Amino acid sequence: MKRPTLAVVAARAGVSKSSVSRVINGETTVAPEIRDVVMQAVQELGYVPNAAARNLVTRRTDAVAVVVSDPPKGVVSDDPLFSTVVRTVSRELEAVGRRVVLILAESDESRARVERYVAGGHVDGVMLVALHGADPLPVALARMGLPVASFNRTAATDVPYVALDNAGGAELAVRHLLDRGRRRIATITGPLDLYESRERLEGYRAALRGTGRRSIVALGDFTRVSGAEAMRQLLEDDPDLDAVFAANDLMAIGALRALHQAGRRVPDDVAVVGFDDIEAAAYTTPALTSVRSSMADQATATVRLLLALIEGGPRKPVIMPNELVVRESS
Amino acid sequence: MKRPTLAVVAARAGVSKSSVSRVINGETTVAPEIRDVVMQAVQELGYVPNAAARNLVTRRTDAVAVVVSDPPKGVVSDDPLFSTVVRTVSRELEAVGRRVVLILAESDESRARVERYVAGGHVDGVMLVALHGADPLPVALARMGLPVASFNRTAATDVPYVALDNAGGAELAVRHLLDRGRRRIATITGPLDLYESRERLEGYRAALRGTGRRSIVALGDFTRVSGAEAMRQLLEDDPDLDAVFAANDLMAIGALRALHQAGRRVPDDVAVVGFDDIEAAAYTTPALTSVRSSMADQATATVRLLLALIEGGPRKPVIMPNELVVRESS
DNA sequence: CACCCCTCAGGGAGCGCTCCCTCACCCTTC
DNA sequence: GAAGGGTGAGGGAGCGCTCCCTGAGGGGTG
Repeated sequence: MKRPTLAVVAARAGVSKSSVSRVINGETTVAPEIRDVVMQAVQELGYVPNAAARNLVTRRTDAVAVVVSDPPKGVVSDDPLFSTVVRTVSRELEAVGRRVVLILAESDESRARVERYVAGGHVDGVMLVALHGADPLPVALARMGLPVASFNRTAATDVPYVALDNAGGAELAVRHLLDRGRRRIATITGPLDLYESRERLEGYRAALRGTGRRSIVALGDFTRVSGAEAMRQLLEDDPDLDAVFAANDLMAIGALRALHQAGRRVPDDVAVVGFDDIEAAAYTTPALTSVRSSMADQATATVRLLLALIEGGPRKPVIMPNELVVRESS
Repeated sequence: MKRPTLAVVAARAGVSKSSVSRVINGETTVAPEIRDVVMQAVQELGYVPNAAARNLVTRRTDAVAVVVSDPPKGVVSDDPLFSTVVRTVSRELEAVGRRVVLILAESDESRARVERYVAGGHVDGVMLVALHGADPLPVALARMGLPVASFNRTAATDVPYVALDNAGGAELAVRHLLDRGRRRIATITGPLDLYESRERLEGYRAALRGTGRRSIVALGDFTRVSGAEAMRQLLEDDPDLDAVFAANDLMAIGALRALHQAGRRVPDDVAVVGFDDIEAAAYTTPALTSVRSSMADQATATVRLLLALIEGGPRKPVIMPNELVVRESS
């Protein structure tokens, strides 16, 4: 049960601890015969270096904290974003030999815990997924001196981030609806304390500007339920609308359901376009047209950014491009 | 930048390192006035214990590895299961002050890395989510002597696990279809190298047994795509079928889509029942009837099991109950 | 009043590793 | 042949913490 230590391996191999350490860490200034005899001792004893002891002296952990900061029923927590981001990040870090410590910061208490944890030197860097604009965590973490990269724009302007071209993507969607000859185009926004939501709304407005069409806005909160509700509201307020741009796919899915229940045909009566192009978008009835933003690419870019920061790289934001995926709903 | 150490705090407070350590660790054998003066020094210096140093001597890490072992396009990786499990587990462990080290083991190489990692003493225990029956990881981890709990049944019979009553749930679903007067009830199975799949198929057969109805089986692999494909196959082979029990919701969603494309009305022409009751089940058109298995409860139970094992508890499997959630599709 | 016991603070070894420094040895070079 | 330089192994301090052990002091008991 008791694991062998460096000293045991050294004794077995008949060399010094230093030499074993060199071999273990792949240093090149070791004679081949020493290397071989050490390797064999390592094999025979099933030696695995003790992580804590190594961390203690090197001050590095090869671990990265991925902090998902969001209330329990918040935006990030929703399936597609969460699992795509977490999975991609995990894969990407695994590839460079780093571990992922996943932390859900869903309350002020757990946010405080995160700060203490990070201060405790458990990790070499932090990747932050905090969609809520007013989240205090980015600012707090930025102050700690540890490398921090954010999956999206935050209120902490000194935290390097990766962001989508949200306005551009929304414009793409609305222009597409205009091209299809739609005349009364509404939008369902996300919560307006999020940059994403504001920028997507801005893009919607920009596309409509100069076309003589007025904007019709309903507020959602990025959940399916809110999408359905906003859609019902819109139909009530403006029964003649013939297109909707939802600021994310989940709300678009909710909207599709509300339209179905209201007896409107999609896309014949009302065209629907979403944003994010989550996997489920291809499986709605009818299949959903959406702005493809590739969260996976965004997540990958964030990991790269963080790794670069850990290596002492520059603190430059990254903006990701979008494209429109046209399916049956428009 | 340099963080203060125990010794610095002790010097500041004018007491010994031992006393500071006792205060930090909440031992009760400390005089109140010493406690206060230490607390104040801790506050003033912003002291946070060094994790590596503590781990080194205590041999505990307060961290748990959550290993998701599955090929990249495998079962577990799909959104609902992955995010529900990971999120629930993370919350549950957070609540008891333990950290989650998330590891995706998607290849043999990364599985080997997991073993080395666990051997390195980074974690106090391992929670395993490995749906593939032939996965070698459970066996390997079980050998290491560290507490291991599995989210589901595995080939390693000595690994304590939490499992659903799969057969019972499937029976529930099929009996419900029989009650609705359906006569030709097909099933779409999951991959048959999974216990889940085999047990659900067994339940389907058990429910049909003695009713004079024959079983109609198509193979799927728990993905949406496979569900759609299997459904098309079934319609071709047996155009008169009037009900389908899909072994999970994702395949049920795929089946709904295939039925829609084939011009069959649900539930009028064909009733559909899924398994798992994922969130998306309520948002299909028509909304999906499903066996509610509560992955969240299952995940929670697994965490509890693991924590109990770490405390030296007994290695007893846990079986979770199911219920049927009837919606529009049946 | 002497003795013992109990409580609680301090001293210091030691966890397993890395990395700096020293030193032995060999090859050049004049 | 002696001096200088370079290569690579070994010795050992020290990372920051916990925890065992010692011993001081106070209170209780016969």
